[in-house]
Amino acid sequence: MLITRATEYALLSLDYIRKSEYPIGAEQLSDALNIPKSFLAKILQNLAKKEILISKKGAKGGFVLQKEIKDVTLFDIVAAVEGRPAMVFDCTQYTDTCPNNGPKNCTISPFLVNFQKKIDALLHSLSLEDILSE
Amino acid sequence: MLITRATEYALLSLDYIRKSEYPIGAEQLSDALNIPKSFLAKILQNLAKKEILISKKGAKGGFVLQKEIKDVTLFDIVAAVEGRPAMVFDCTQYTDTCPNNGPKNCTISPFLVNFQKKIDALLHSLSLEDILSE
DNA sequence: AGGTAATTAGAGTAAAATTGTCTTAAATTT
DNA sequence: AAATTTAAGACAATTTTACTCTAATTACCT
Ligand code: SF4
Ligand code: SF4
Repeated sequence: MLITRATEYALLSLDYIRKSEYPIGAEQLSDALNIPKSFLAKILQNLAKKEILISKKGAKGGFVLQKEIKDVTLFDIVAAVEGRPAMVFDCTQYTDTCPNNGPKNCTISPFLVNFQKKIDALLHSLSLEDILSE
Repeated sequence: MLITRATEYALLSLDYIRKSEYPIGAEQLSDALNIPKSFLAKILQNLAKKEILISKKGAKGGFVLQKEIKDVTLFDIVAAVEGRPAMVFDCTQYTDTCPNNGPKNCTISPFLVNFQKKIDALLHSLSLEDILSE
């Protein structure tokens, strides 16, 4: 699963937010889209930290898009929400159980690198504009 | 993570198997590649069920490639090993918690379908030959 | 035919990631 | 100051991944 529930919620939220002139609060979004409030709040926080959303605290606060939708890519959204870029396969987390003791003499490692590049390119090529107008 | 540990083990095994004239047993593979034996056995079983490997029981048995490496795609391997095709995001398993009560009036569903098609095309375009010669 | 080497099948366990909750603090508006 | 709303972090539940074990079956080989 390249896209998780968190990313799904992020995309649905971003679509809702972009249609509003005013900031949208986490609770309002949660009600409108039927997404668990606390979970959604975390997701929105992450989007704000990565400069995709602007967050405004206090009464009448909420979230607003920080960039134009053509300038936000799926790559950025997934990276923000998931806390790390979307990975095809992460060798680095298997250093202690790697059958080949590192990618140096691994027969499939070159492929994995290449494949990752293709996925990255695909994710970079898809802007929020593309996503929400399909 | 589009590729799991099971698929990694499958690819490493397929590379090992294709280099041998004789059938390779699960235990031999497990020793050679340092992969947990029982786990690997399951993976090989799945590859055999999906007609990627031929399995030969009894003494001097083991696994042999069933097709030429150019005729096995990454799509098939992942589907065989994982038990289902690689999915970008599976709406169908969220029927009871879908914020939009089904893809009919979902703003991102069209994109998801489109994105899935691109991933499928990519997975279909990569043969074992491509993978192991990179 | 009998013994052994291997796969097959399926239940079951352990570890890790995802998904979701709660509570408290901080900031902003009115 | 009071009300509203985000921020942060610890925590719990659920699901998926990773892996194990045992028993059964099949085929080779002498
Ligand atoms: S074996 Fe190859 S793919 Fe698997 S972890 Fe080691 S390097 Fe990465
Ligand atoms: S909301 Fe859209 S994407 Fe999320 S589950 Fe329902 S249909 Fe699929």
